[in-house]
Amino acid sequence: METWIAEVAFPLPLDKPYDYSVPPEFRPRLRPGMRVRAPLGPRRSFVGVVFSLRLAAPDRELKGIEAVIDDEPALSEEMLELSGWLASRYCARLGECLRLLLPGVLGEKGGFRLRTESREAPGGPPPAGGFEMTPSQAAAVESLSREIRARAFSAHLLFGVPASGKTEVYLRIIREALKTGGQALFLVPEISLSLPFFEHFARTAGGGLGGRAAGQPPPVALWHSQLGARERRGVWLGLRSGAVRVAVGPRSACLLPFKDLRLAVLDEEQDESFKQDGKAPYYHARDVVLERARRFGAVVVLGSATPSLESWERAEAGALGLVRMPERVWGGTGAPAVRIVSKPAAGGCFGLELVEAVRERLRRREQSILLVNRRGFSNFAICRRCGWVSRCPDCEVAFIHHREEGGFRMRCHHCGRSAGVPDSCGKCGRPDLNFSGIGTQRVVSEIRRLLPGLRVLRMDRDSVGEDDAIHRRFRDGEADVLVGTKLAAKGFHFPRVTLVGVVDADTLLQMPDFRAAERTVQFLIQAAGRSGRAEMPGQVLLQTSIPTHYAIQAVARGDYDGFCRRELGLRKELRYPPASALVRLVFSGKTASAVRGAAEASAESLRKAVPSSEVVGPAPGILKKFAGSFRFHLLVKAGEACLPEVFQAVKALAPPSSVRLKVNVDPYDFV
DNA sequence: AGCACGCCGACT
DNA sequence: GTCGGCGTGCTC
Repeated sequence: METWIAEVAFPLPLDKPYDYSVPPEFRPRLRPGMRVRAPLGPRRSFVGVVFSLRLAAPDRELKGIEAVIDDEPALSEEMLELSGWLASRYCARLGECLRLLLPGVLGEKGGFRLRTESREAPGGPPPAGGFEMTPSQAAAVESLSREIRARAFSAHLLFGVPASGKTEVYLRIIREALKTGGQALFLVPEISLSLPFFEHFARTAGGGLGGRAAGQPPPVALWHSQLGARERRGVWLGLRSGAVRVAVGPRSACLLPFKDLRLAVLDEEQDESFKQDGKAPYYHARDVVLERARRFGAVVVLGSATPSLESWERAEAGALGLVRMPERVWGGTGAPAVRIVSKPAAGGCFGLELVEAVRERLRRREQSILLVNRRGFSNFAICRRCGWVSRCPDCEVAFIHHREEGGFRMRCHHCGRSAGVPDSCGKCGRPDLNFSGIGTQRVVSEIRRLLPGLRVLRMDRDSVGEDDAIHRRFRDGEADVLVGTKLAAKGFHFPRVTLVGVVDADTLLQMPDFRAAERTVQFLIQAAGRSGRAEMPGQVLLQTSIPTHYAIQAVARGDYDGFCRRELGLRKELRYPPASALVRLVFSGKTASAVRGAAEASAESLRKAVPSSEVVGPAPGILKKFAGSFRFHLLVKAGEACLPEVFQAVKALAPPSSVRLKVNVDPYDFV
């Protein structure tokens, strides 16, 4: 007996949709993309989304749909396909991917109607206009606009040196995309940059557009984690209906329900916050945007002064269009001079040249930024005799030495746990502990000692909440020196800064991560970009003990392309991305032996199932223990073309149920 | 995700 | 002897 059957997926960690019978009274109005309420398990029911409808004879008794919630599909066909694509691209469960696309705030009461009134975001005055662009800006706008007008998928790397004026290019091409009548997406890194950008856009993006009442800019919506439920709903529905024309936001904004996307821009495309590594699905906004643009026939622009090696390689290979902007907009001062200087022989943070450079800025009433890669005072406590290191008992990672209100403490940078400072070795008992190594707190205390009267501010993760205030005070000249971690190097514009000193360029470089060199070069070039942005020439000093390292040399020469060529060669040799795809499997559980056993067995079956891949491990993670669980991980290196095989093999793994398995495709996080 | 069913410690 | 801990399995 044939009946109508609906495939319904739930926003739960389930890997496929389930079949339900459709009661005849629902059949006429029910369509894919609509939300329904359906029974699941013995005594519960959930809201799910209809993926398909078919007329067939069920091979068993099916439960029936209880209620239809929407009058119009809440998710477009594109969004339904996107959830399936996410699941297969990231080896994730369909339900988890669906949950990503369905904001909880959509609510169940009203149901979704296409005609829903959406509150439009406030517009602003039209742009100042008449802006003189550099020749390369003009050329970039011209060629990208041509692509946008072609109304077909294409993707481009906008490779512009720091201060080459990428923002102006973004604004103009977004305006171009809006002229075609469609929507635009502007993705920004997570760190506090989105608000000023949003204000800028609201003010300028709307000018000179047809199709709306004169002088009325198109709604530009900010998508933000701190948005209230009401605003979220408004933005979501507004994009779905087409009333909202531009969405600005961090990573998760790439999952918004566009009706007619014409342009997606990723600013600072190498920024790692575009990869979700915290919880499944572990998606990358860059991949998602490229995939969606392909379906919409939209244009993707990846902007950066220091592109990810992934994008650099694709541009090199012709898979991404390449648009270069080699000159600074403010001309005059040119790129800052980068000099490599040596670290002090023993102990201290400052070599002679760096101290003198800071003193010189103080004399000239200019400002300096000093960058350090570690917060806290000094490194971990290590025994000079036997090498014992004081570790967090929960995470088994080294404690970091901090100065706090009541004196010195040891702190775990993973879980925040603190402990007293040991006065002797925990293994051999000798009172011969070494606290060398450099943290932001120590740099502050040392520069104050070296240059009495110097006004110093510090910005790192221990100063969260005060970031804006610190930023404002430094800009207003309340301090001569800003000491900070890379948080302090992020995209800010301080006109009076003419010196950026990197106190220890080596620490990032020596991280046990295949991206360490790439990150270091990106960070140093970013940092250099902070110096001399206005009319005063800037200088960058890098303190290092390995001045001949290719990454340091590339920064000194300002040769990012040279660095990428060399780095890509190394990645090919070692089969790391982008030369190979990487899949990380993390096994965790309460019994160390069971976890290790599962990881070992899995490694073996993966090696057998996909012989062309390379399986590294099992190895204990950097966090051997976390929240009471033991952890082991495996890395699978495989050709991009072999990923389906790898995923199939991964899904066939059957670790004991006491062992949990997480699968992260293209991971950035190896903790 | 949640909820039911399953086997081991401290209670009337 | 049982009440209940949460580890494990299942949801069309």
